[in-house]
Amino acid sequence: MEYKLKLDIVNGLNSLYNIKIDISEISLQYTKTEFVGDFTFVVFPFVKSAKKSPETIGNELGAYIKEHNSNVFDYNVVKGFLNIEMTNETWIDFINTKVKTESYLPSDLFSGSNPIVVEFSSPNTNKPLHLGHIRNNLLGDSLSRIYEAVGHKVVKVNLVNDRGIHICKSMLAWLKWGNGETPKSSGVKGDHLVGKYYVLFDQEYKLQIEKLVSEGASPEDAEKNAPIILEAQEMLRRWENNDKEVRELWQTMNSWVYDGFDTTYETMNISFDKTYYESETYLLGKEIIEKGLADRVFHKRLDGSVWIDLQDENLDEKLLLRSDGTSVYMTQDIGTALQRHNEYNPDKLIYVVGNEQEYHFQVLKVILKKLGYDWWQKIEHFSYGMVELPAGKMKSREGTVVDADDLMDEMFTTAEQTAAELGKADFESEETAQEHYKMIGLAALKYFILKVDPRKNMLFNPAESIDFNGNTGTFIQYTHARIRSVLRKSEVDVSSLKVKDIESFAEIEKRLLIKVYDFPTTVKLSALQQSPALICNYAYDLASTYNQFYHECNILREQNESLKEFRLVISHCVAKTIKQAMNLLGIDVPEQM
RNA sequence: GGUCCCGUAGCUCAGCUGGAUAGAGCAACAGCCUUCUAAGCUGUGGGUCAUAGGUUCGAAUCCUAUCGGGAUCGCCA
Repeated sequence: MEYKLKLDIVNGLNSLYNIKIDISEISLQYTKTEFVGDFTFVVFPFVKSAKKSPETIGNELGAYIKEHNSNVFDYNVVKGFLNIEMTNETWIDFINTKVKTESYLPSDLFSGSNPIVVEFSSPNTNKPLHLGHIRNNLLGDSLSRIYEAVGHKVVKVNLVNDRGIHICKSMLAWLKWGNGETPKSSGVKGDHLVGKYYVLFDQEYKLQIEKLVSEGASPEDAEKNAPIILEAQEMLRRWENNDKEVRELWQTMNSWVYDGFDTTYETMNISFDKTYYESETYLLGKEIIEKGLADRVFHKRLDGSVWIDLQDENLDEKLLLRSDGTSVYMTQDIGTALQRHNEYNPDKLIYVVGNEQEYHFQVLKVILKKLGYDWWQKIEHFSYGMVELPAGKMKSREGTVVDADDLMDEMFTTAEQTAAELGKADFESEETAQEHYKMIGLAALKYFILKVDPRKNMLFNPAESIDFNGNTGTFIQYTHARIRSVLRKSEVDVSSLKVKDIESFAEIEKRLLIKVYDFPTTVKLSALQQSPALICNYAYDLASTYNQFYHECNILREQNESLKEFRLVISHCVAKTIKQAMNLLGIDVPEQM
C-alpha cells in the first residue's frame, strides 16, 4: 500500500506543481500517535519549487491523493505534515492476506546468484571462548540469517587459528607441569584445560622476566630472553619443521580444544558451513608475495624481509614476509582471500572481526588492489565494538575474561531459579524442563548482546546479571508464549479465518497493524545497515505494543464476533512475526512459559 | 603525533538516509491479578542530546573547532 501511495504523491506533485521526482526519493513515515493518520508525508522540501505555503501544498496534495487512491480514507494537514489515513478495508485486506502467508520476510528479494561469504568466530586454540567471542559469534550468525532472509545465499565460514606461538605456550606448559592430565583424566572441558596451561605459562614467563630485570636486564631484553619463551619459540620451529613429537602433541591438545569448542558452539546453537584451519592455509600467501615482488608491487630489504610501501594511500609501510622468510598474518590473509575468491566467487566477502583490526583490513584491501585483483572491493570488514567490563578491557592472559561456558551456565541456572520463584516449573519431564531453561537463558544472553549497535563498544557488568524483565529477550519470548496460549484456548484454526468488516479500530489495534506491516521493511533495513540491533528493537516494540493491546482489549471474551475474529487473527500474525524476527537473531521462542 | 570510532536521564542503551513536544529498560516511588499467562500493564520523578560556532523552513542527527574517553599505527595474531 505504501508503493501505491508514493506513486500517487509523485503524480500529484507532478500534475499540481509540475515537480518531477523519482519515487525512490519519496519517503513516508508512520504517523506519530498524537496525530490522526497512518502515513505521513513531509511537504516542507517542496515549498520552494511549488511556491505555495506548506499548508496549501499539504491540502492540495492530500485532496489529489484521496481522489486518486481508493485506499485512502482521509487526510489532514498539520503545519507541513500531510497525514494520510487508510481505509479500514485496506487494513482488513492486509491482515487477511497476512494471516494466510507463511513467511513475513521481504517479498522483493535481492537477486544475485553468487553467495556472500561470512567469516566469523575464528578462535585461537589455546584458550576457551569468552564474551568477546560470543559477540562475534552472535553477530556473524545473525548477520548470516538476515542476509538469507533477504534472499542471499550465505556461506558461513570459520577460520580456526590452530598454530603459532600461543599454542606452543600451552603445549610447553602442559609438558612441564601437566603430569599427563587429559580432559578424560581430570573431567575438565578440553578448551578450558588447554587454557589453564596457557595461563600457567604466562605466570612463569612473568616470574622469569621479573628475575631477569632484578638482575639488571632491561624489560625488553628480559621479555626476549626469558628461558621459557625461548623454549616456546624452539617448539614453534620444531612444529614448522614437522617434528613428529611436537606435531603429535599439537594434534592431541588441539583435538581437546575442538571437542570443547564443539560443545560451546552447540550450546550457543551456532554452526558453520565450512571450517578452515590456519595450519592448512598459513603458507598460502607466499606465492602471491613472489608474484608481487616480480611485479615490483613489493620490495625486498637487505635483510631479506619483504615490504609494501603504502604511503601514497596515506598508510605506512607494511611487512609481508619476515627476514627469515616466514609469513605474517597479513600474508595469510592475502592468501585466504584469494582462496575464498576462487572457491566461491562471492558477491561479498565479509569478515566479522573486532574494530581493533580496522587498520589491518584497510591495508589488506589496498594490497589486493595494488596486486591488481579487481575483487578487492568485495572485501568488507564487519567491524564491531569491544565488550568492556567495568574495569576495562578483557585480557585472557590476566584472567579478566568472562568465560563463554560459565556465562551461559549461569544464564541457564538463573532461568531455572526465576521460573521456580514464579511458580512456573510445570513440565512433562526434567529433560524438557532443562531444554526450556536453556531456551530462556540463551535468549536473554543473545538479546542482551545483539540489541546494542554492533559498531559500538558495549559494557557488561558481571555483578548485575543479565535481566529477564523489561527490554529483554525473555520479555519477547513471554509475549509469544502468551499469544500462543490464547490461540490454543480459542480452539479455532485462526489461519482459516477471514476478517469481515470492522467499524473502527482501537488506536492500539491500529498501532499493532502498522507494526506487523513494518516487519519486512525492518528486515531489509537491517540487512542494508548490517545491524541485528534493528531487529531487536523491532521485536521489542512489537511485543510491547502487543502487551498493551492485550491489556486494553478482550480477545476470547469479546462479544462482537467479527471483532473477536480480527483480534485472533492479529494475535496470530503478531506471534508469527515475533517468531520470525527472533529467528533472525538465532533465538528460539517457546509455546508456553 | 597521524588515522578512525565514541560522548543522549543516576546506570545500560534506542533515536533510520535532517522533520512534529528527545524515547525505552533498569534503579526509586505509587497503583493493577475471584476476568484470555503479573517474566505483564498503568502512572510519577529524572535531559543545557559533551561544549562553541556554522549550514536551513527545521539539527541529537550534517559541517568545523575545542574538550573528554577508546582503538590503531609490530619481523604479534
